[in-house]
Amino acid sequence: VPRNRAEVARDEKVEEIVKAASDRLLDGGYPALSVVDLSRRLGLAQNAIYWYFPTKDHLFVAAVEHIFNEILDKQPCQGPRIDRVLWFVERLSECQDLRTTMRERARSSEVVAAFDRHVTGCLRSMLLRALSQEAPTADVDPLADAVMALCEGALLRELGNAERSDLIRFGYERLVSP
Amino acid sequence: VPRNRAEVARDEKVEEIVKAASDRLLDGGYPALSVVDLSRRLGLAQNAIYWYFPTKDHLFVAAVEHIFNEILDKQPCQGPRIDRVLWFVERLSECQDLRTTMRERARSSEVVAAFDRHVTGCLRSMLLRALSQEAPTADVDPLADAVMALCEGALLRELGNAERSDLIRFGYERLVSP
DNA sequence: ACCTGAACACCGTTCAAGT
DNA sequence: ACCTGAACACCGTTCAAGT
Repeated sequence: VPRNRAEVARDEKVEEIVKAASDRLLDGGYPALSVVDLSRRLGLAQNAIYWYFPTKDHLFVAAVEHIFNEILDKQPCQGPRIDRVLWFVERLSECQDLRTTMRERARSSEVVAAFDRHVTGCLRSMLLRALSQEAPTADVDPLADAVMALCEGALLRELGNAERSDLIRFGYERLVSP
Repeated sequence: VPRNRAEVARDEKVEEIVKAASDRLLDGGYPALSVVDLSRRLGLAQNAIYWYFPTKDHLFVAAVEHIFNEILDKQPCQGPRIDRVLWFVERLSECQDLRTTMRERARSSEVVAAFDRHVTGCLRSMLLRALSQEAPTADVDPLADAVMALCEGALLRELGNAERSDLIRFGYERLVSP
């Protein structure tokens, strides 16, 4: 006898699934996000989720979107430009683990690939805001791309906070000097 | 009746497995590297590989090592320093797909994490050679880290060859400037 | 529209058993 | 030392069936 939840709004049920999925994702990464396991946790049959999400990667994207919403909407703080860049790197580092997973999944899943491009775009324009705020620089686009590459590359290394800041300060100062 | 291959040298059998594994890896990435599938292709029982490799990730590391051997041993070409940097980026881009997989696997597997650190070290010293060749620069270490971050970050973006070269030229020239 | 039961074709890994 | 057969505990996904 199927549970009758037809009276519950679809949005609420979707959100319940997405919330649980993002919890699992934050807890143990992609391996912890199992469609079968998640269904059991929600008290559903192991295939119930497929009514709402066509593939696991669609669910994955929804969960990551849910997690990233607060991060990507943040407005850059005030202060000198180097501080705003370091603030941006902090936002980047919050995304780092999940973006590593996204990059790998994007190779086999077009949904993830598209969402990865979208996230990258959001982060890029976040950096653009941080760079051009208060002191608009001419031709800021190539600069933004270079700083973005520097920051993303720095986050790939397993560095301490101090080492990472030093690396970014070093690179940033030279990148902006005309 | 088990196939009797006790007379064959262990090294040869290991290499046969590693060769087949790296072929699968190059063909379809990590998803194509299945222990079970690989064993069948080699005409072995599905668990035979576990005699040589304790886990799938150990096999993965051996296969990637096999693939990277030629790439990491290459000596930088002659020419102006910017060309040697772009040459280095080409070597990096040859590793790129597998390094994406390695980064994801490194999160759950210490063997992969250790090998990832090793590869990063090799690449870093490859860049160091390219940077300091013919014209040794004082204090080249922080410069190398910044250029490395720039290059690795640039490779994360899905850019055309021309765009990527432009980005790296732009960043490199400013990083080395003063 | 929503959900279940049952199945399919896979995995990585373990272990006792054989030569 | 080397390999197999058989099993374990998982996966993601599909499909017919029920309400």
